[in-house]
Amino acid sequence: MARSSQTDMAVLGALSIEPMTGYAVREMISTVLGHFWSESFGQIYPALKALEQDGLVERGKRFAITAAGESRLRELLRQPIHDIPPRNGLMIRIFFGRTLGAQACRELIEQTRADAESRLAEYERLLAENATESGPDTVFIRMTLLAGKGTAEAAIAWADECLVLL
Amino acid sequence: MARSSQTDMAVLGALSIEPMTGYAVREMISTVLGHFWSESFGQIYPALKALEQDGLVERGKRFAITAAGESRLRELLRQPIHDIPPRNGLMIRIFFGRTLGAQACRELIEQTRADAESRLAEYERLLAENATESGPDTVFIRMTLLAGKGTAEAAIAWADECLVLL
DNA sequence: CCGGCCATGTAATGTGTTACATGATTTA
DNA sequence: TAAATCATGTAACACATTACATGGCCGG
Repeated sequence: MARSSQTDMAVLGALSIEPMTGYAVREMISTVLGHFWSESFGQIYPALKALEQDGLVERGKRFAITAAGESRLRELLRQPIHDIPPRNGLMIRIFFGRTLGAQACRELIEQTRADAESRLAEYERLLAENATESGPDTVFIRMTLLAGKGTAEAAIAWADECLVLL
Repeated sequence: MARSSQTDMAVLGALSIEPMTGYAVREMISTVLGHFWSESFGQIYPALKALEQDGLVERGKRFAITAAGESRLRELLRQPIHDIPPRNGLMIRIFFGRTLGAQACRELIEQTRADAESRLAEYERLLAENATESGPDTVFIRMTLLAGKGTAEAAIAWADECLVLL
Protein backbone atom coordinates (compact mmCIF):
# COMPACT_ATOMS: atom_id res chain seq x y z
CA MET A 1 0.00 0.00 0.00
CA ALA A 2 0.91 3.61 0.06
CA ARG A 3 2.30 3.22 -3.39
CA SER A 4 3.90 6.30 -4.76
CA SER A 5 1.17 8.90 -5.02
CA GLN A 6 3.42 10.60 -7.53
CA THR A 7 3.09 7.72 -9.94
CA ASP A 8 -0.64 7.53 -9.30
CA MET A 9 -0.93 11.22 -10.05
CA ALA A 10 0.78 10.91 -13.41
CA VAL A 11 -1.13 7.77 -14.43
CA LEU A 12 -4.53 9.08 -13.37
CA GLY A 13 -3.72 12.39 -15.02
CA ALA A 14 -2.94 10.70 -18.30
CA LEU A 15 -6.20 8.76 -18.14
CA SER A 16 -8.07 11.97 -17.29
CA ILE A 17 -7.24 13.21 -20.79
CA GLU A 18 -8.73 10.11 -22.46
CA PRO A 19 -8.94 6.34 -21.95
CA MET A 20 -5.88 4.50 -23.20
CA THR A 21 -3.82 1.33 -22.84
CA GLY A 22 -1.00 1.05 -20.34
CA TYR A 23 1.39 1.18 -23.23
CA ALA A 24 -0.10 4.49 -24.34
CA VAL A 25 0.15 5.86 -20.79
CA ARG A 26 3.83 5.01 -20.87
CA GLU A 27 4.14 6.70 -24.27
CA MET A 28 2.35 9.81 -23.11
CA ILE A 29 4.44 10.15 -19.97
CA SER A 30 7.70 9.73 -21.83
CA THR A 31 6.83 11.99 -24.76
CA VAL A 32 4.29 14.64 -23.76
CA LEU A 33 5.25 14.89 -20.08
CA GLY A 34 8.84 13.98 -20.79
CA HIS A 35 10.10 17.52 -20.40
CA PHE A 36 9.25 17.65 -16.75
CA TRP A 37 8.31 14.17 -15.62
CA SER A 38 9.41 10.59 -15.82
CA GLU A 39 7.99 7.29 -14.74
CA SER A 40 10.00 4.20 -15.18
CA PHE A 41 8.49 1.49 -17.26
CA GLY A 42 8.22 -0.98 -14.40
CA GLN A 43 6.09 1.38 -12.32
CA ILE A 44 3.17 1.92 -14.64
CA TYR A 45 1.67 -1.55 -14.90
CA PRO A 46 1.82 -2.27 -11.16
CA ALA A 47 0.26 1.14 -10.56
CA LEU A 48 -2.55 0.42 -13.02
CA LYS A 49 -3.25 -2.90 -11.36
CA ALA A 50 -3.40 -1.33 -7.92
CA LEU A 51 -5.54 1.55 -9.14
CA GLU A 52 -7.92 -0.98 -10.66
CA GLN A 53 -8.19 -2.84 -7.36
CA ASP A 54 -9.04 0.43 -5.65
CA GLY A 55 -11.76 1.15 -8.21
CA LEU A 56 -10.00 4.27 -9.47
CA VAL A 57 -9.63 2.98 -13.02
CA GLU A 58 -11.55 0.42 -15.05
CA ARG A 59 -10.02 -2.02 -17.48
CA GLY A 60 -11.89 -2.49 -20.73
CA LYS A 61 -10.23 -2.50 -24.12
CA ARG A 62 -8.48 0.50 -22.69
CA PHE A 63 -8.03 1.75 -19.16
CA ALA A 64 -10.49 4.46 -18.18
CA ILE A 65 -10.58 6.67 -15.10
CA THR A 66 -13.66 6.30 -12.87
CA ALA A 67 -15.51 9.05 -10.98
CA ALA A 68 -13.69 7.95 -7.83
CA GLY A 69 -10.46 8.16 -9.80
CA GLU A 70 -11.15 11.74 -10.88
CA SER A 71 -11.85 12.64 -7.30
CA ARG A 72 -8.65 10.96 -6.17
CA LEU A 73 -6.71 12.81 -8.86
CA ARG A 74 -8.06 16.15 -7.69
CA GLU A 75 -7.02 15.23 -4.17
CA LEU A 76 -3.51 14.28 -5.30
CA LEU A 77 -3.07 17.44 -7.35
CA ARG A 78 -4.05 19.50 -4.34
CA GLN A 79 -1.45 17.93 -2.10
CA PRO A 80 1.48 20.19 -1.33
CA ILE A 81 4.24 19.90 -3.86
CA HIS A 82 7.00 17.71 -2.53
CA ASP A 83 9.77 17.75 -5.08
CA ILE A 84 12.73 15.58 -4.45
CA PRO A 85 15.68 17.87 -3.95
CA PRO A 86 17.44 18.48 -7.22
CA ARG A 87 20.70 16.93 -8.29
CA ASN A 88 22.18 19.05 -10.97
CA GLY A 89 25.08 17.17 -12.50
CA LEU A 90 26.23 20.20 -14.43
CA MET A 91 26.30 22.57 -11.47
CA ILE A 92 28.24 20.27 -9.19
CA ARG A 93 30.90 19.90 -11.90
CA ILE A 94 31.08 23.67 -12.32
CA PHE A 95 31.27 24.14 -8.56
CA PHE A 96 34.30 21.86 -8.40
CA GLY A 97 35.58 23.43 -11.61
CA ARG A 98 39.03 24.04 -10.15
CA THR A 99 39.53 20.28 -9.91
CA LEU A 100 37.73 19.51 -13.15
CA GLY A 101 39.74 22.09 -15.09
CA ALA A 102 38.70 25.21 -16.98
CA GLN A 103 38.85 23.59 -20.39
CA ALA A 104 36.52 20.76 -19.40
CA CYS A 105 34.15 23.34 -17.87
CA ARG A 106 34.13 25.29 -21.10
CA GLU A 107 33.23 22.16 -23.02
CA LEU A 108 30.43 21.29 -20.62
CA ILE A 109 29.00 24.78 -20.90
CA GLU A 110 29.18 24.75 -24.69
CA GLN A 111 27.40 21.42 -24.72
CA THR A 112 24.75 22.78 -22.37
CA ARG A 113 24.27 25.77 -24.63
CA ALA A 114 23.82 23.60 -27.68
CA ASP A 115 21.29 21.39 -25.89
CA ALA A 116 19.37 24.44 -24.75
CA GLU A 117 19.28 25.81 -28.28
CA SER A 118 17.69 22.69 -29.62
CA ARG A 119 15.22 22.51 -26.76
CA LEU A 120 14.31 26.12 -27.43
CA ALA A 121 13.59 25.39 -31.08
CA GLU A 122 11.45 22.42 -30.07
CA TYR A 123 9.44 24.44 -27.56
CA GLU A 124 8.87 27.18 -30.11
CA ARG A 125 7.58 24.62 -32.57
CA LEU A 126 5.25 23.16 -29.97
CA LEU A 127 4.04 26.61 -28.92
CA ALA A 128 3.16 27.47 -32.53
CA GLU A 129 1.24 24.21 -32.75
CA ASN A 130 -0.48 24.90 -29.44
CA ALA A 131 -1.56 28.34 -30.62
CA THR A 132 -3.67 26.77 -33.37
CA GLU A 133 -5.58 24.55 -30.97
CA SER A 134 -8.40 25.32 -28.61
CA GLY A 135 -9.65 22.91 -26.00
CA PRO A 136 -10.04 22.85 -22.23
CA ASP A 137 -6.43 21.75 -21.76
CA THR A 138 -4.79 24.07 -24.29
CA VAL A 139 -4.00 26.98 -22.02
CA PHE A 140 -2.52 24.72 -19.34
CA ILE A 141 -0.34 22.91 -21.83
CA ARG A 142 0.72 26.31 -23.16
CA MET A 143 1.92 27.30 -19.71
CA THR A 144 4.11 24.23 -19.40
CA LEU A 145 5.57 24.92 -22.84
CA LEU A 146 6.27 28.53 -21.88
CA ALA A 147 8.13 27.28 -18.82
CA GLY A 148 10.25 25.04 -21.01
CA LYS A 149 10.99 27.91 -23.37
CA GLY A 150 11.91 30.25 -20.52
CA THR A 151 14.23 27.69 -18.97
CA ALA A 152 15.98 27.07 -22.27
CA GLU A 153 16.45 30.80 -22.86
CA ALA A 154 17.84 31.25 -19.36
CA ALA A 155 20.29 28.40 -19.94
CA ILE A 156 21.56 30.01 -23.14
CA ALA A 157 22.01 33.40 -21.49
CA TRP A 158 23.81 31.76 -18.58
CA ALA A 159 26.15 29.84 -20.87
CA ASP A 160 27.09 33.02 -22.74
CA GLU A 161 27.77 34.83 -19.47
CA CYS A 162 30.00 32.00 -18.28
CA LEU A 163 31.98 31.71 -21.49
CA VAL A 164 32.93 35.35 -21.05
CA LEU A 165 34.03 34.70 -17.46
CA LEU A 166 36.27 31.78 -18.36
CA MET B 1 31.53 -1.63 -4.28
CA ALA B 2 29.54 0.30 -6.79
CA ARG B 3 28.24 2.70 -4.21
CA SER B 4 26.72 5.74 -5.70
CA SER B 5 29.48 7.56 -7.51
CA GLN B 6 27.27 10.64 -7.25
CA THR B 7 27.55 10.64 -3.47
CA ASP B 8 31.28 9.99 -3.69
CA MET B 9 31.63 12.93 -6.03
CA ALA B 10 29.90 15.32 -3.65
CA VAL B 11 31.77 14.07 -0.58
CA LEU B 12 35.20 14.06 -2.22
CA GLY B 13 34.41 17.47 -3.69
CA ALA B 14 33.60 18.89 -0.29
CA LEU B 15 36.84 17.50 1.12
CA SER B 16 38.77 18.90 -1.85
CA ILE B 17 37.97 22.39 -0.55
CA GLU B 18 39.37 21.64 2.90
CA PRO B 19 39.52 18.83 5.49
CA MET B 20 36.41 18.63 7.66
CA THR B 21 34.28 16.34 9.80
CA GLY B 22 31.47 14.25 8.36
CA TYR B 23 29.08 16.58 10.07
CA ALA B 24 30.65 19.55 8.28
CA VAL B 25 30.43 17.71 4.96
CA ARG B 26 26.74 17.25 5.58
CA GLU B 27 26.43 20.94 6.46
CA MET B 28 28.29 22.07 3.38
CA ILE B 29 26.22 19.90 1.08
CA SER B 30 22.95 21.09 2.54
CA THR B 31 23.83 24.77 2.70
CA VAL B 32 26.42 25.67 0.06
CA LEU B 33 25.49 23.01 -2.49
CA GLY B 34 21.87 23.00 -1.40
CA HIS B 35 20.70 25.01 -4.35
CA PHE B 36 21.54 22.27 -6.79
CA TRP B 37 22.44 19.18 -4.85
CA SER B 38 21.30 17.04 -1.97
CA GLU B 39 22.66 14.08 -0.14
CA SER B 40 20.61 12.42 2.47
CA PHE B 41 22.04 12.22 5.90
CA GLY B 42 22.28 8.45 5.92
CA GLN B 43 24.46 8.39 2.81
CA ILE B 44 27.37 10.49 3.93
CA TYR B 45 28.80 8.44 6.80
CA PRO B 46 28.66 5.12 4.95
CA ALA B 47 30.27 6.86 1.96
CA LEU B 48 33.06 8.24 4.15
CA LYS B 49 33.70 4.83 5.63
CA ALA B 50 33.89 3.22 2.21
CA LEU B 51 36.08 5.99 0.84
CA GLU B 52 38.41 5.50 3.79
CA GLN B 53 38.66 1.78 3.10
CA ASP B 54 39.56 2.56 -0.50
CA GLY B 55 42.28 4.96 0.63
CA LEU B 56 40.59 7.94 -0.96
CA VAL B 57 40.18 9.83 2.31
CA GLU B 58 42.05 9.73 5.60
CA ARG B 59 40.47 10.02 9.01
CA GLY B 60 42.31 12.19 11.52
CA LYS B 61 40.63 14.77 13.68
CA ARG B 62 38.93 15.64 10.41
CA PHE B 63 38.52 13.75 7.18
CA ALA B 64 41.05 14.72 4.50
CA ILE B 65 41.19 13.79 0.85
CA THR B 66 44.27 11.81 -0.26
CA ALA B 67 46.16 12.12 -3.54
CA ALA B 68 44.33 9.03 -4.76
CA GLY B 69 41.09 10.71 -3.72
CA GLU B 70 41.85 13.82 -5.74
CA SER B 71 42.57 11.67 -8.72
CA ARG B 72 39.35 9.74 -8.23
CA LEU B 73 37.41 13.01 -7.93
CA ARG B 74 38.83 14.24 -11.23
CA GLU B 75 37.78 10.96 -12.79
CA LEU B 76 34.25 11.25 -11.40
CA LEU B 77 33.86 14.86 -12.50
CA ARG B 78 34.88 13.85 -16.01
CA GLN B 79 32.26 11.15 -16.26
CA PRO B 80 29.36 12.03 -18.53
CA ILE B 81 26.57 13.80 -16.72
CA HIS B 82 23.79 11.39 -15.92
CA ASP B 83 21.01 13.39 -14.36
CA ILE B 84 18.01 11.52 -13.16
CA PRO B 85 15.05 12.64 -15.24
CA PRO B 86 13.31 15.53 -13.58
CA ARG B 87 10.06 15.37 -11.68
CA ASN B 88 8.61 18.80 -11.58
CA GLY B 89 5.71 18.81 -9.15
CA LEU B 90 4.61 22.26 -10.24
CA MET B 91 4.51 21.52 -13.95
CA ILE B 92 2.55 18.32 -13.64
CA ARG B 93 -0.08 20.18 -11.63
CA ILE B 94 -0.24 22.92 -14.25
CA PHE B 95 -0.45 20.35 -17.02
CA PHE B 96 -3.51 18.79 -15.37
CA GLY B 97 -4.76 22.29 -14.52
CA ARG B 98 -8.20 21.58 -15.93
CA THR B 99 -8.74 19.00 -13.20
CA LEU B 100 -6.91 20.97 -10.54
CA GLY B 101 -8.89 24.13 -11.27
CA ALA B 102 -7.83 27.56 -12.47
CA GLN B 103 -7.96 29.15 -9.03
CA ALA B 104 -5.66 26.55 -7.48
CA CYS B 105 -3.30 26.99 -10.43
CA ARG B 106 -3.21 30.71 -9.88
CA GLU B 107 -2.32 30.18 -6.24
CA LEU B 108 0.45 27.76 -7.12
CA ILE B 109 1.90 30.20 -9.61
CA GLU B 110 1.74 33.08 -7.16
CA GLN B 111 3.51 30.97 -4.58
CA THR B 112 6.13 30.01 -7.12
CA ARG B 113 6.66 33.65 -7.98
CA ALA B 114 7.10 34.60 -4.34
CA ASP B 115 9.59 31.78 -3.79
CA ALA B 116 11.52 32.84 -6.87
CA GLU B 117 11.64 36.45 -5.64
CA SER B 118 13.22 35.46 -2.38
CA ARG B 119 15.66 33.11 -4.07
CA LEU B 120 16.60 35.94 -6.41
CA ALA B 121 17.32 38.27 -3.51
CA GLU B 122 19.43 35.58 -1.88
CA TYR B 123 21.45 34.93 -5.03
CA GLU B 124 22.05 38.63 -5.49
CA ARG B 125 23.31 38.87 -1.94
CA LEU B 126 25.63 35.91 -2.46
CA LEU B 127 26.87 37.32 -5.76
CA ALA B 128 27.76 40.61 -4.12
CA GLU B 129 29.64 38.68 -1.46
CA ASN B 130 31.37 36.57 -4.09
CA ALA B 131 32.49 39.68 -5.96
CA THR B 132 34.58 40.76 -2.98
CA GLU B 133 36.46 37.48 -2.80
CA SER B 134 39.29 36.14 -4.87
CA GLY B 135 40.49 32.60 -4.70
CA PRO B 136 40.88 29.66 -7.05
CA ASP B 137 37.25 28.63 -6.55
CA THR B 138 35.65 32.07 -6.72
CA VAL B 139 34.90 32.19 -10.42
CA PHE B 140 33.39 28.71 -10.41
CA ILE B 141 31.19 29.47 -7.45
CA ARG B 142 30.17 32.67 -9.20
CA MET B 143 28.98 30.69 -12.21
CA THR B 144 26.74 28.50 -10.06
CA LEU B 145 25.31 31.59 -8.39
CA LEU B 146 24.64 33.17 -11.79
CA ALA B 147 22.77 30.04 -12.79
CA GLY B 148 20.62 30.30 -9.68
CA LYS B 149 19.92 33.95 -10.37
CA GLY B 150 19.02 33.28 -14.00
CA THR B 151 16.68 30.46 -13.05
CA ALA B 152 14.93 32.61 -10.46
CA GLU B 153 14.49 35.45 -12.95
CA ALA B 154 13.10 33.07 -15.53
CA ALA B 155 10.61 31.71 -12.99
CA ILE B 156 9.38 35.21 -12.17
CA ALA B 157 8.94 36.12 -15.83
CA TRP B 158 7.12 32.84 -16.45
CA ALA B 159 4.78 33.39 -13.51
CA ASP B 160 3.87 36.85 -14.75
CA GLU B 161 3.19 35.53 -18.23
CA CYS B 162 0.94 32.81 -16.81
CA LEU B 163 -1.02 35.11 -14.55
CA VAL B 164 -1.95 37.12 -17.63
CA LEU B 165 -3.08 33.97 -19.43
CA LEU B 166 -5.33 32.79 -16.62
C1' DC C 1 6.63 -15.71 -42.56
C1' DC C 2 9.62 -12.57 -40.31
C1' DG C 3 10.86 -8.33 -38.16
C1' DG C 4 9.25 -4.70 -35.63
C1' DC C 5 6.12 -2.56 -32.73
C1' DC C 6 2.10 -3.00 -29.51
C1' DA C 7 1.02 -4.73 -25.06
C1' DT C 8 1.52 -6.62 -20.36
C1' DG C 9 3.86 -8.02 -16.85
C1' DT C 10 7.75 -9.86 -13.03
C1' DA C 11 12.22 -10.10 -10.54
C1' DA C 12 16.58 -8.56 -9.20
C1' DT C 13 18.97 -4.91 -8.06
C1' DG C 14 20.29 -0.39 -6.88
C1' DT C 15 19.56 3.86 -4.58
C1' DG C 16 17.98 7.02 -1.21
C1' DT C 17 15.19 8.61 2.86
C1' DT C 18 13.62 8.39 7.49
C1' DA C 19 13.61 7.05 11.89
C1' DC C 20 16.14 5.36 15.44
C1' DA C 21 20.28 5.34 18.67
C1' DT C 22 24.04 7.22 21.17
C1' DG C 23 27.17 10.27 23.27
C1' DA C 24 30.38 14.45 23.51
C1' DT C 25 30.87 19.34 23.75
C1' DT C 26 29.51 23.93 24.08
C1' DT C 27 26.73 27.81 25.63
C1' DA C 28 23.26 30.23 28.20
C1' DT D 1 23.05 22.15 34.82
C1' DA D 2 19.92 22.01 31.06
C1' DA D 3 19.35 22.73 26.29
C1' DA D 4 21.25 23.07 21.92
C1' DT D 5 24.40 21.72 18.68
C1' DC D 6 28.21 18.78 17.14
C1' DA D 7 29.27 14.23 15.79
C1' DT D 8 28.78 9.39 14.20
C1' DG D 9 26.47 5.74 12.95
C1' DT D 10 22.61 1.66 11.80
C1' DA D 11 18.31 -0.44 10.20
C1' DA D 12 13.96 -0.53 8.09
C1' DC D 13 11.62 0.99 4.59
C1' DA D 14 10.25 3.35 0.26
C1' DC D 15 11.06 4.13 -4.24
C1' DA D 16 12.85 3.49 -8.98
C1' DT D 17 15.51 1.34 -12.76
C1' DT D 18 16.87 -2.41 -15.53
C1' DA D 19 16.72 -6.62 -17.35
C1' DC D 20 14.13 -10.42 -18.23
C1' DA D 21 9.98 -12.87 -20.13
C1' DT D 22 6.02 -13.52 -23.03
C1' DG D 23 2.88 -13.20 -26.75
C1' DG D 24 -0.29 -10.83 -30.27
C1' DC D 25 -0.69 -8.22 -34.47
C1' DC D 26 0.52 -5.96 -38.72
C1' DG D 27 3.13 -4.61 -42.75
C1' DG D 28 6.59 -5.78 -46.11
